[in-house]
Amino acid sequence: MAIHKKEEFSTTEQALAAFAKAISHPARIAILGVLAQRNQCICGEIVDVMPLSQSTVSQHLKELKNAGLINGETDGPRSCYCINWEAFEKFNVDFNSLFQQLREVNAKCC
Amino acid sequence: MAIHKKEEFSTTEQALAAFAKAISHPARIAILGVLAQRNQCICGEIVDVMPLSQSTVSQHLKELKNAGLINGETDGPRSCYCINWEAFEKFNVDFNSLFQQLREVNAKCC
DNA sequence: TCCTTTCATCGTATATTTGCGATAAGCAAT
DNA sequence: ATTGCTTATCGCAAATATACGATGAAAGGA
Repeated sequence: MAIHKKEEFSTTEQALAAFAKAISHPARIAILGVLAQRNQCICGEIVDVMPLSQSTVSQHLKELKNAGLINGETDGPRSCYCINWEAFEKFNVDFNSLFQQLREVNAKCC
Repeated sequence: MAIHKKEEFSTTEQALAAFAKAISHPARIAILGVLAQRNQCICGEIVDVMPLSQSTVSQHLKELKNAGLINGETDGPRSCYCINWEAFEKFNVDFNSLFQQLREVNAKCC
């Protein structure tokens, strides 16, 4: 394809898409579920409950952190992660402002 | 990587991830925005307001349809598409059941 | 000092996504 | 029948994503 055209869309569209991409893999959904249940936890606990290798889990954590969905700080030899709830709130607001306003107005059309 | 491990996660996690993947591209967010504004419209109208070729738009529409986010029926030489609001409602429910329950319980941790 | 534990990163292999031009398929009107 | 319009699909090229083993890095304890 040579050239990606993502930058030709609005910043809101790009931000929504970036958030969605961050949660577009079951492993990352599962990681977020674990973090939501325990409020926070270290990397090793996540690896234990996941059918993936340590390096793969670490990569998924990195992507979630890059997307701003989780916070993390390395604490000696351990790394502690937790969910960034503000980011989820922002996603909900943007998502709803795009779609929810029209939700009951529209009947099925085709 | 050789083997994908998506099937090792729960069906809810897979469904959420599949929905997120469908909206993980700005072009598809933009297409959904156009459909939400006009309630329904034909493929050509979408191509007109999009910085992408007809074949690329058609491919994005196909992915949205495969994911169940839009309905479409070909109507003579035209194709009419509209948003499947039930799918969005289901996504909202699943998404909130995963995360919203804990939203105000948790303070920032790290 | 050396070992152990914990986690991140590098390198690599494979799969999937993205994008477009070209072509086909379907229908309406001439 | 032929032409024109609209949309889907095919085939290709390039970029990204997914996954893992191996290797580093950082800190604590023997």
